[in-house]
Amino acid sequence: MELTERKKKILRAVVEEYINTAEPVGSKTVQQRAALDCSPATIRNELVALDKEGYLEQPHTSAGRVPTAKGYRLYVNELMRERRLSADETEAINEKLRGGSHEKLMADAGRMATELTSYPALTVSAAASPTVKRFDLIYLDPNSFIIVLLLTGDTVKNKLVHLPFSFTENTLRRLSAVFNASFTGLTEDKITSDMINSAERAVGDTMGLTSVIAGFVIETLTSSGGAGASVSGEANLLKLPEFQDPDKAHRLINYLSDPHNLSALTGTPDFGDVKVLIGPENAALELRDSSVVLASYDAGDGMRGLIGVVGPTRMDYSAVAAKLSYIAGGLSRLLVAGSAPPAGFGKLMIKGGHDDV
Amino acid sequence: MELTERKKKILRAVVEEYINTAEPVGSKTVQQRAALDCSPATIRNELVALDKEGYLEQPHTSAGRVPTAKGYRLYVNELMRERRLSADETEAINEKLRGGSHEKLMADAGRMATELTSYPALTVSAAASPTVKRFDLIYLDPNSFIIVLLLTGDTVKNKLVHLPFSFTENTLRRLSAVFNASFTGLTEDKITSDMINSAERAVGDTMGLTSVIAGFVIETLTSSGGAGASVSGEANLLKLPEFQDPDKAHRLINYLSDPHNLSALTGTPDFGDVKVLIGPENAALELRDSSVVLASYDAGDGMRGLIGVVGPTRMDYSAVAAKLSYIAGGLSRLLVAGSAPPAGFGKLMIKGGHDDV
DNA sequence: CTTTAGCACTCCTTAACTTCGAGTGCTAAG
DNA sequence: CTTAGCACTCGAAGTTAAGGAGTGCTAAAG
Repeated sequence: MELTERKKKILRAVVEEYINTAEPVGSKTVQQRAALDCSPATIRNELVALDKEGYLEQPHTSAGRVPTAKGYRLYVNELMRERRLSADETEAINEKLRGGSHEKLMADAGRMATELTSYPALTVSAAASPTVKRFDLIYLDPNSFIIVLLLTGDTVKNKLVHLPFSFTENTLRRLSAVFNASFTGLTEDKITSDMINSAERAVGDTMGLTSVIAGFVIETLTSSGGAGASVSGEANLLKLPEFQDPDKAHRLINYLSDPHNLSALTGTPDFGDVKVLIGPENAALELRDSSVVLASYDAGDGMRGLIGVVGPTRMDYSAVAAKLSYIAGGLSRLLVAGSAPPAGFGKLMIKGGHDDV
Repeated sequence: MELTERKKKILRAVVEEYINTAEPVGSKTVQQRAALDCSPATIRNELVALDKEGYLEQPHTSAGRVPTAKGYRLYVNELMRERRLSADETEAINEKLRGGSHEKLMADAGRMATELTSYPALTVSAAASPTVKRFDLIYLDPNSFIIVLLLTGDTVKNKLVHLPFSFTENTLRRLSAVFNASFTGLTEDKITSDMINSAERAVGDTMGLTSVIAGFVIETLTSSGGAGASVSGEANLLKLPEFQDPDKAHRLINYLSDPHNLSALTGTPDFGDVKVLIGPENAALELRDSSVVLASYDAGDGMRGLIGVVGPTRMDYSAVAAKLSYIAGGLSRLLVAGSAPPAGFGKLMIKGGHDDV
């Protein structure tokens, strides 16, 4: 059943007022805020109706109204006015987001999101099963070499290997050729022991070099798969009135500090650009009385990432959504185009003294 | 002036009791705990003396005593009994700390420290101005290549570069040779524009490739220099009675979340194995009523690292010190020997299905 | 049928006051 | 120097009272 125009206005007023003050909203305040030409008594009648329909609730009899999850949901879906970013804001974002590796960009974007919303920000780089695009072994000395893997998404991974026995540069070259031939383009689950054994035979490797390298490949593919989740700005929660109880804050911060939990958020379906999960809509118990706003971005090469914030259900959804959306857009642009010349190109400067990072 | 034996016993009893309970300690409790054969009244007299000498203080008249920073200091320097780790504890640490890159080890060690002490842990990899040991360029296609730097400390850094114009594999080979010849073994501040210009001339590079590469070298050296500080387990603070005030907790967590602040701790002088900074002994205002315990480890190649925890001044210093010291020792062993065969060597296993990280 | 003024009522918040008890400092005797 | 005894202090916790914002209901007016 569709709400009347007036009820919508009232609901919007309650939500927006509550977002600002974190205090239950009374009929008189609504009247002022919504600029309706009817008396508080009339509004009270409407409030009772909204209450019955489940959009609002009272912390206790004789207190003002507070939006329920259902109320916020309606607000987000229909009532919220689109928020435009100010020039200052977009500029600040553009300023901060200037290339670098995917990891660095994610970290910068997270900090940015925290700064702009003053809520903890989380970043997750989604698990589009990566494969190795290219494979190199750099010979250092008879006992050590570096493995360099170029993955889809243009991520480069490396590892320095020391071994207790020696080998020749030539062996490495052969290994490199074999791996490039047979291990590129495969997701982790496609790599079998048979393949490794036959590679071993092909090189004539009797020392187990092949398995060391294959081990690193597998480790890298699995870890870059589910990986890349982090949070920043958790401390901001403590300033919010809803987290004055240290125990409550502790539970949430603790939950957020486990990357495993963050990755789980990737699972939630993605409708369009920005996704809003309000209170009990969250699967995780720890998030049940908080809200999560997520924006996804394209990281190129079929990879997706997520940037979002966690805050109280009382959250300025439209502002947060706008900011995250803009940041996500920026990330997509930087990562998917990718071919922007690296910073410092052509205008290299050498710093005189030593200065801070 | 040296304290009498009895006063020392009493001070120790007060400190240890306060560490356990976080409540001011009264004369009666001391009597029981220190197993002294004198009456509470006698102990009261002694407490007054210790109070006058600045080792103890009262939150208010007619409350028990609480150690001052001076009291803790004496306790740590002279009164504390050495704490041995249990077999379970050493085993847990050995279990968790098993190779990997320096970064991964640091992260593991930090998590370990948090887990064992239930205080936030911090890790700092100290800034022994790194240099490039070796230099490689991997040609991918006419517009892109990978830079691979092997730094002192056996850290490997890389970057994928896309350029808007093309170059040949041969050019890269020449560049690589020039950089290996002239940029290895130099700290960041030794690299001048002149050097870059002459390198450019030596290769006959007219496209600015040289400066792109030099830019990455400089960026890497500066960032690996001051870098590598992180915290884990901040949320644990919230469980402590001294951080029930969200504001207080917020200030500290916020302070810790800036890596810059952590790096500053490296500056403090290092006496021996473990370093204890009690309350006001800390330079930073935000740490003035907390304590920091730091253990340093040798990361090989002249690099040092720090692992530590932050907690209330009321902290079980001997247990914390023992744990950190053991972890630091483990890190040194793993990093300085370095040549342990990589995990999975010889006994490579392929996992059947897909499982979580 | 909707709107509105009036009014009794609910229930949270705050502050002031009480009680309770752990712990003290002091005194005087052992 | 030690110790028992005792009055005193002061925070913690509980109780009560006042204040006030906001409600729901009723009844009259539009």
